[in-house]
Amino acid sequence: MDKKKRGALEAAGFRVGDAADFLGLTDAESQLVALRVQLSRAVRRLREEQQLTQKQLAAKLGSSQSRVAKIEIAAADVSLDLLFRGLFALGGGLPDLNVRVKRANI
Amino acid sequence: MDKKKRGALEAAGFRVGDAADFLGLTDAESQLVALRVQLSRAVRRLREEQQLTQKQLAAKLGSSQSRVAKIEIAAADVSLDLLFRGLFALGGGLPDLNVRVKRANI
DNA sequence: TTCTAATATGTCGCATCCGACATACAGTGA
DNA sequence: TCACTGTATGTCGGATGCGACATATTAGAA
Repeated sequence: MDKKKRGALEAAGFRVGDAADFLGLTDAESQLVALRVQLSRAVRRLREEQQLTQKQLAAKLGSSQSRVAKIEIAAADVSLDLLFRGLFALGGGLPDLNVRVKRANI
Repeated sequence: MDKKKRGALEAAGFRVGDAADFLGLTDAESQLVALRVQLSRAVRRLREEQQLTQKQLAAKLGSSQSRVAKIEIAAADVSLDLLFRGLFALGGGLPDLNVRVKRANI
């Protein structure tokens, strides 16, 4: 959202923010959520690049297809531990995260 | 360990490796351990830079002093989730990891 | 030394996360 | 249409991680 549009909305009485704002997350909480999402995307991207099915990745991980599906949507019952295990199992690392940089403006 | 020393040991019948090798960790498992250690060091470093006690950091985290102590030694019963929460609570991020680069030679 | 603050270690009961499994859904080719 | 492959969703019992608390150890100041 650019400044102009935001300004227009606020002039019309709307309060404008992002999802974290809406949910009342602290900065630290937002960072944690962002990290989870980055991880889930990296896993999906790397898996698809390597032409693996979720089932095949599950085998590498010693887990099940359904867990991999949950990893890739960053489901609530998937921990950072499991997300990172997925990343590393695909040969990924920290450089595979943070592909998309947060924009300066809303 | 330089190549010369390693060569001498191997010539004498020793097998030479690192801790991960000794423990029989896969690459992915080693990466996970390395990440945990990097996180624990980053938390301690940032906390000390900010002149906070473990108790004070615990308050920020909504946790207890003993948990913070365990974070900082990457104790086995501390998850990546808690390690990252510690990092983020101190205003840290991914750039605060990986300060020390893995050496090319053993 | 004694007192005190900071950190470390151990344990508890409860909550969350795990793999496993069943099953539903989506896409594709016969 | 049916059959098949890949992905998504929901649930289970057992394992692991959590905050809390007690207590030990360390370090420094009086």
